[in-house]
Amino acid sequence: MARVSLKFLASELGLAEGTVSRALNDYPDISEATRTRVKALADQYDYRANHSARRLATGVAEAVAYLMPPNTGSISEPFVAQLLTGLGQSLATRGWDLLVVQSPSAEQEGDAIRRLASSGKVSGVVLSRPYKEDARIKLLQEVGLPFIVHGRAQNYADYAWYDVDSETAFMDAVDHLVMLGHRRIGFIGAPTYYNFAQTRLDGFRKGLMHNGLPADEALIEIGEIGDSGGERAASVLLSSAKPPTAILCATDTQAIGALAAARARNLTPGQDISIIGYDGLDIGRHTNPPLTTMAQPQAYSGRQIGDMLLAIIDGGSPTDFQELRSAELVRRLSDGPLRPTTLETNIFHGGKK
Amino acid sequence: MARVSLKFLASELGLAEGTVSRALNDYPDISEATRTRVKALADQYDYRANHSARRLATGVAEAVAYLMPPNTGSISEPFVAQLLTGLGQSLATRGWDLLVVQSPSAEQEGDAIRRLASSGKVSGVVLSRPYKEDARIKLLQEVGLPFIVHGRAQNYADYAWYDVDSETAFMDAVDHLVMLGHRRIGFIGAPTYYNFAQTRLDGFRKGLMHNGLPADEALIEIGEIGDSGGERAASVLLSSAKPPTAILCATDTQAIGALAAARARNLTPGQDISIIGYDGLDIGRHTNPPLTTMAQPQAYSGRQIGDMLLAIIDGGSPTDFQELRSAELVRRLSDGPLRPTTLETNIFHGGKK
DNA sequence: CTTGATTCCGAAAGCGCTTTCGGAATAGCG
DNA sequence: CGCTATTCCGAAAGCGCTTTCGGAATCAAG
Repeated sequence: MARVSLKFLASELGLAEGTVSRALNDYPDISEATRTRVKALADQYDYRANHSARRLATGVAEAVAYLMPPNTGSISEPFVAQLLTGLGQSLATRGWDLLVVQSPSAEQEGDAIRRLASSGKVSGVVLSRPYKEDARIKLLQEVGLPFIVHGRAQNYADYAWYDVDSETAFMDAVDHLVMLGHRRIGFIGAPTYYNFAQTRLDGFRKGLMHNGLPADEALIEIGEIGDSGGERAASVLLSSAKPPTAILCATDTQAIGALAAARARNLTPGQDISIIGYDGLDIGRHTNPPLTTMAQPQAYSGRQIGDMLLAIIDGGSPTDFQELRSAELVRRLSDGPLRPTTLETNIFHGGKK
Repeated sequence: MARVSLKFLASELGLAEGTVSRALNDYPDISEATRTRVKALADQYDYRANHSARRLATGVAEAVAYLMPPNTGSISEPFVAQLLTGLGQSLATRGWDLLVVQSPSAEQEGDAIRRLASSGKVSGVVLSRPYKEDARIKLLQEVGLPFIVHGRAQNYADYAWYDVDSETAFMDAVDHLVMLGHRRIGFIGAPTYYNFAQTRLDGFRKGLMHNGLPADEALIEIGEIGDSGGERAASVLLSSAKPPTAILCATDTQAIGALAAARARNLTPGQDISIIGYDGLDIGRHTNPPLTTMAQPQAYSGRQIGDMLLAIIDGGSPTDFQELRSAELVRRLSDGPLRPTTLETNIFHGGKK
């Protein structure tokens, strides 16, 4: 179990260290015979090159960092484990390492990135959930560290990203709701410094416009990510003078909170009010009622993101790696046709067609 | 932004590399004057020692690995992100790195560990959710890599661990249910090669015994971790000739599935049947009905585990770091007093007191 | 002023690996 | 059989840092 060194193997084989190294790394100037001889012995001793030495000599880190979104923990980050799993699988194909780095606060993320860059610990970075204007992206570009963004910032022309087209998803969701007869559609959003929040809000607005519906700002409520944020926002919306008959939520966790807020008002989601989330969280199958949601295809996203990053590190042009997937509405039980029971709906009903 | 080296700093300062290094590392044989001079310049250039070189020279990895449980992903691993966050915070106090490693399959975890050990990439490891007989623990001990287990294996005398006393929690839960009048209490467990699954089952049995209740094996159903496993197991239990009036589940996710199974049979959890989970997942607040659960104090567990591991790496004796926390029953709405409505319950009612 | 103890720094030897370079041995060719 | 290509390997120079060792300079003490 003791760590075996190249030197040991070399002396054991009666070869020079350099020769052993080249044999192990499949250099063409090593005869097939000695190559197999070397590899056999290496296997036997379960030899594993000391990573630090190797990195030092080659200058390539053979590792990639995942920047953990700040304020992680709690219900709001179910995707992290999945993403890491996928990333790890991708990196494993080369034997690379996956580092998880976080900074104590959002303000210090720049320092964390700078440190990563100047220490040479990693050859690439993946960044999740970018802000609208994301200084981290600029910084990453400045320091020249290859990276890929999981999501997009407002400006997404000149770097690599993997994202889901939530704008279209929200437009479609509005269509869906309109088709069900809804006219007063509310929106629970996340803080719009997150670009995804802005995107979804934009999609919502476009959907309204597309259906010839007025953009009523009173129907838009921004809350924190997470269930309590959604719950609070829904409470505001539902207790307004003209409450919406349907609500689109920027995240599933907010939608779950909204469900609770509706039930607390004796409204049965899916009947008295429609509530739709976004993310496609599994847990939505077990909420009360099961949550209709726009599901993003996240099963292999980690894997995919990892592969893309690797390709960039290999010298690929970042702009060649921009992938937009689309979300899909999975209907469960939290949405339904408008019921012409309330005053407002009747008014709007009357106005229709 | 270019990476600055020791050599550069040295030449800039007119000092030897070694001197600069010692100044940076607070060696006592460097005068205060040059020390501050050196540090000032280092700051100015945002100097960061090349990690690989440093590791190579010192022989200490300054990094720790988290062994991702196999088959991660999906709803069943909400704790991973939280744990990683805590671990990261702990390691950050020293500037150490956190590696996430996984193996393609459970069988290959041994290889992964061996690789970790022989490559010298990390100075310690944290292992989650051990099996009853866990070869990984033995291996870790053999290769002499410091480690801490998040959970315990059957034998837990000679290594460090951090665990929650789920056995007692389940005993208490049985007491609780008995106090509510239940006599036919079912148990949905996880595969008992996981030690936590065995522990919880043991707790359940002891609780039964403690209350003078018979141990009816027909009331015990083992299913996969996760909601669908719980759903299936609950279906079996509920469709038996003498279904239980209350069910304890080994995990919250299973309990959530059980809730669904009950509702599918038109049973209202909390009224017609009591269902209690274990973990204290936030999401339980939003299930239908909100899930009563035994909550483990996981807020700072990652932090704590990290600190313990660090202490062991520093030379502490692993057996000095064994910490057992206790879980707490948080009542929501999925449990309730026995309702004497069904035949079975009446029988048992009659038999009581 | 000499001597021994301190203080402070330079020099140099690695850590374990990769990679370039050159040369010995072998092969190919006329 | 002599000469130029090839094939294959040894030697050595780093990669960027740490750490030991010794020595010059400074200090206190006699």
